[in-house]
Amino acid sequence: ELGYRPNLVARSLRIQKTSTMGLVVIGLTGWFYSHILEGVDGVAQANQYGVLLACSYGYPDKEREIIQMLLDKRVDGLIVAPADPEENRDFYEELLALQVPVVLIDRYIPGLPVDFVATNNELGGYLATRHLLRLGRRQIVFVSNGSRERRATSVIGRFTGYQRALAECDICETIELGPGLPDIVPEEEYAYNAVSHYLDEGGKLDGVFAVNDDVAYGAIRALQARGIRVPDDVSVIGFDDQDTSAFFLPPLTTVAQPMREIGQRAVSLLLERIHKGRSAPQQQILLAPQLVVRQSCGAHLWKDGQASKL
Amino acid sequence: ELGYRPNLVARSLRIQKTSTMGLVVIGLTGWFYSHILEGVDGVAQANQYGVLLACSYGYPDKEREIIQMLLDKRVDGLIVAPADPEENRDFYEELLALQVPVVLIDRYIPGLPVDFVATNNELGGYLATRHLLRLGRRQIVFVSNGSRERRATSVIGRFTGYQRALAECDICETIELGPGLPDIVPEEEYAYNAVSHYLDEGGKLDGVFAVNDDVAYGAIRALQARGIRVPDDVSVIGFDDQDTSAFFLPPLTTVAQPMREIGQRAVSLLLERIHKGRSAPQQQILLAPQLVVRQSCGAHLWKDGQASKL
DNA sequence: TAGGTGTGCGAAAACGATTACGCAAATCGC
DNA sequence: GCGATTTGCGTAATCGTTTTCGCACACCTA
Repeated sequence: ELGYRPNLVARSLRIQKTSTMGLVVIGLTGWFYSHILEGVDGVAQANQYGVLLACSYGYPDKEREIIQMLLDKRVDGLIVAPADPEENRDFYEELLALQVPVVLIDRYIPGLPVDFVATNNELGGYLATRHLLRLGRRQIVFVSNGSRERRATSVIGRFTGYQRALAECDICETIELGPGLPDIVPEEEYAYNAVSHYLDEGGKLDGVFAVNDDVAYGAIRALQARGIRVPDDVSVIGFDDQDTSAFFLPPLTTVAQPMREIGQRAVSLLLERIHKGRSAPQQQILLAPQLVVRQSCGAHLWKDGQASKL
Repeated sequence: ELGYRPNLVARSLRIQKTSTMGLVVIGLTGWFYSHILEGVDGVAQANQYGVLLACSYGYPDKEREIIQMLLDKRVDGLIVAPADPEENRDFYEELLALQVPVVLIDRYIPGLPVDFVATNNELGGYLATRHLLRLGRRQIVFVSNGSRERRATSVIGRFTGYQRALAECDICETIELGPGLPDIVPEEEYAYNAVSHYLDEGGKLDGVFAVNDDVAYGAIRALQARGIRVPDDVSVIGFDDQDTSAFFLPPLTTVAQPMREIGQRAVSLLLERIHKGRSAPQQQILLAPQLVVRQSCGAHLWKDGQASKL
């Protein structure tokens, strides 16, 4: 061997394939997308694919710009977590018409015939809320993580699940904390403010369903700051199951989602779509979330079987 | 406009530039690299550069493989957090000899004449330990996050700073928790085990310098599980300043590092190197860490000025 | 041995841009 | 108005592969 290495740029030009996929996400810093990334990277590497990463920071126009750039670089396909469910709808329709292989993750665009993989958020929201309900909680509030995020189908799904569980107990009133407050990073702080504000206005509650674990942390501290005990006085449940949550005080009950698997399945799906073209039927994969019970809801204090009787 | 878009692959082939940089990191899931990523992405986007991301998962051979792949794809330059300070030394020397623009981040390879940007970890370790010392702690242990990570120059730097601070108080004995234990993810658990093990063996301590915040969480819970109060009985300080740390119980004192800036500076440096070639002098940028005092060390209990008298 | 088939290798076209070049036209100066 | 310079535009070469094609040579069979 004389150390010859083929020039993949030239090859790409010739065969019209780059062995590269574009990955566009909303943010890089959260627990969720970090793990997605690892899943994507793993399967991509295994298939000798490169991953061109770019972040939209939640801006639909930046998202379009990024995708255009990726397309100019002639990626073979795209994995994207769309910033908004509506804003770029026609843009994506064009993309599909142009036969660009695309798979959406985490968030979808209603009615768009496109491959998609995410957690079953509706089920997750239902499971979380039902857990609270079974523990006897009846005034359960939903805490989100900012008004912009609130439009995401993942958040909407969790909220819908929350509603359904409530409805099963003939509770029609839903209470949502957060809307109207200025969007703040970090999310813990946003949640802290949302809960504090609600309490200061005389709001009542005995359960909290937080849209993610970080939000749960903020909510719990806000409660505690007012002398409200968790889980004695109010139960709180999160979403995501960050590693940290097991070491939080109280250890956080939450619903885990298989993030790495989302990333992996997304790549597999994309690769399939790239090879089979438009012919294969669309696949909408919803992965099952899992309730992980720790101590922030109080279930651990119950005698065996007592909870399930409710 | 007829919707014409130039084919960047063809252009790349012609002008021998891809406007793409390779980014290889050890892991994607941690707080640290997530933020690095955002910094890199931001500046790269601003300069119309693409980012080809790949993760070495800490394996030096995978790292070489990845870099080879990126080079085959003809990236204009490389930003890499090397998995090991020695293993790939000759590999990197070859790379430099081949005039490949490279900038190392977070971890360096001793003696290698290459651009580099990271936090001043030695200073960070010194600051952290001195804080503990000023609070009157004298039996301060160092808790790391796994035997493989322990070789990283970033960790070594923190340890060296810890040593220096100790030496200033004429303490020569350093105590390190962790080595010998099986590497476990998550890090919180590893730290929990390390501290538990030490305590079970009859080890004494009144201060903990954790190599990062996650490790601090695990350490604190291990302490508390044995009835040891934080910060009353022992002070613990972390590293990184994750958003969550402010909401931990007790709120974690820690040393913050400018992660996003590391990513940003790395890209700027790389771009500079790409344009100026080998001519420009190497730059080794060390960013200043910052002590953020919360409650896990007990400094907040002191009267004003009392601490500084020590 | 002749005809057909298979193998192998070198030459050439293609991918889609950039860029250097040459020639024609237009502008300028005297 | 004429020579000289500038401008503009179309043609061709280049980047490094892949791929097709044709041709020569070897091999097999009748």
